[in-house]
Amino acid sequence: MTTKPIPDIVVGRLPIYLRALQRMAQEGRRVTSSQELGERLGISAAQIRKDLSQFGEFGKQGTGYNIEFLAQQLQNILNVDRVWDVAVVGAGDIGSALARYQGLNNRGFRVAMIFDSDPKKVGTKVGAFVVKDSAKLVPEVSKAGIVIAMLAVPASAAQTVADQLVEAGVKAILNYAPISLNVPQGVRVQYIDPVTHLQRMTYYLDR
Amino acid sequence: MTTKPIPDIVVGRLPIYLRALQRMAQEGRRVTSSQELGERLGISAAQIRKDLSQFGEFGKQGTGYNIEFLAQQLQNILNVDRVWDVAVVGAGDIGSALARYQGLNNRGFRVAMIFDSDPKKVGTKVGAFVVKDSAKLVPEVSKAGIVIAMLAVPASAAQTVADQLVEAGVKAILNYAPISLNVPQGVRVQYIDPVTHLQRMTYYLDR
DNA sequence: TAGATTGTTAATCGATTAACAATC
DNA sequence: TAGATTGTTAATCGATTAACAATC
Repeated sequence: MTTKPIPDIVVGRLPIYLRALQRMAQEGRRVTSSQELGERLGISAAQIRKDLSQFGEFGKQGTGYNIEFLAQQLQNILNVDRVWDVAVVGAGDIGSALARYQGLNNRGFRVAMIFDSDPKKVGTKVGAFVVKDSAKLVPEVSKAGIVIAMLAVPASAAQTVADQLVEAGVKAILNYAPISLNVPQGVRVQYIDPVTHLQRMTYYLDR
Repeated sequence: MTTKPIPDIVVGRLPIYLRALQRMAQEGRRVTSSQELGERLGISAAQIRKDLSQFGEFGKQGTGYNIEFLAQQLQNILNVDRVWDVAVVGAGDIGSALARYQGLNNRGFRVAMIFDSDPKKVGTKVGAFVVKDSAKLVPEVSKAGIVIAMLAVPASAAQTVADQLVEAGVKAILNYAPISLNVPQGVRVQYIDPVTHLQRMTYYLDR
């Protein structure tokens, strides 16, 4: 018997739902509805119900969803009911900001180490971390059993570093370098390039 | 007569094509094909041709696409054949990294000013900029005619600042705060939240 | 010319929405 | 109970892919 896989586009919306739910919980709210959630997020109520129904039945007719319960369920589904260690590669402005970023807290992630190849940076402190030498990346990351990395090196170095991360056993890369990476099957990459986002908006701007 | 609008999902791929073309140009390449481009990007050749054909005929049968020409055309389409001034709001780690980020250069954008509400930060330097007081955001941004902003303030302040940006005439917001924003019709928002990207990947990770 | 690759059409595939019975 | 809202099905809508004539 084959279970049909969940569409990745659905998976991609779950973190958005979770984020909104956690915010609502913080606001002291106890229940919500697909309609209210949809209005906050600009997503149709039907879509939210459909998405959630892929994973189970989390609501009550007439009442809606218990916020804390649904958030808990989403954390389970997304495997963030634990804390993942993350390696940051590149200790420039972006890498340093990531190493200090408090926004990872309570959301399933923690920076565990940061690397740079520049001898002037190796050994210096960035936030709570001492910058390690990129030359040691493969052994250090494998030894720590780290499977998630944030890549914040120049585009020219990104593919080489990505190859090393893969060699070290990393399965998920969040890439801040403005370049598409080639990785083997089984390794996931997500891209963050502010410029592509900006250009997507300037298309609609006049002048 | 009504021309049917280009799907936003197509618009969203154009910056990726442009980025790859500019990289190829930098590598000294002169022509490419939908197939080669697709292999680099993990997108089907048919899709690339279909996307481009929405805007015109840019290739030659048997030969492919002239890289420099196609890049130029995409810059025109995306309105980045000019330089847009961008306002950064928030001078914490992320805002500071953005203000110093060199990756905007030659891609259609330039940071023009940075704001923060913390009196300890106002007046200090971040990269080439003196941090301005957020209290002056609306008049300063309107006066400068700035229509694009990058938002890097805490989630708790993000909606208020977004409202001010809208009031100041901003039409495109790149939001780094982990919260969904409500903005009026005609204003675009793009989101960058590393955690949502990471969670989208941990769904597929075991353990 | 022969080979390659575009631009486009039609077919397929997948995602979203509308609607409503079930039920809290 | 009456009202509200879920979970789900079927219908619609939109996006992707396959295929190929046109042509460089």
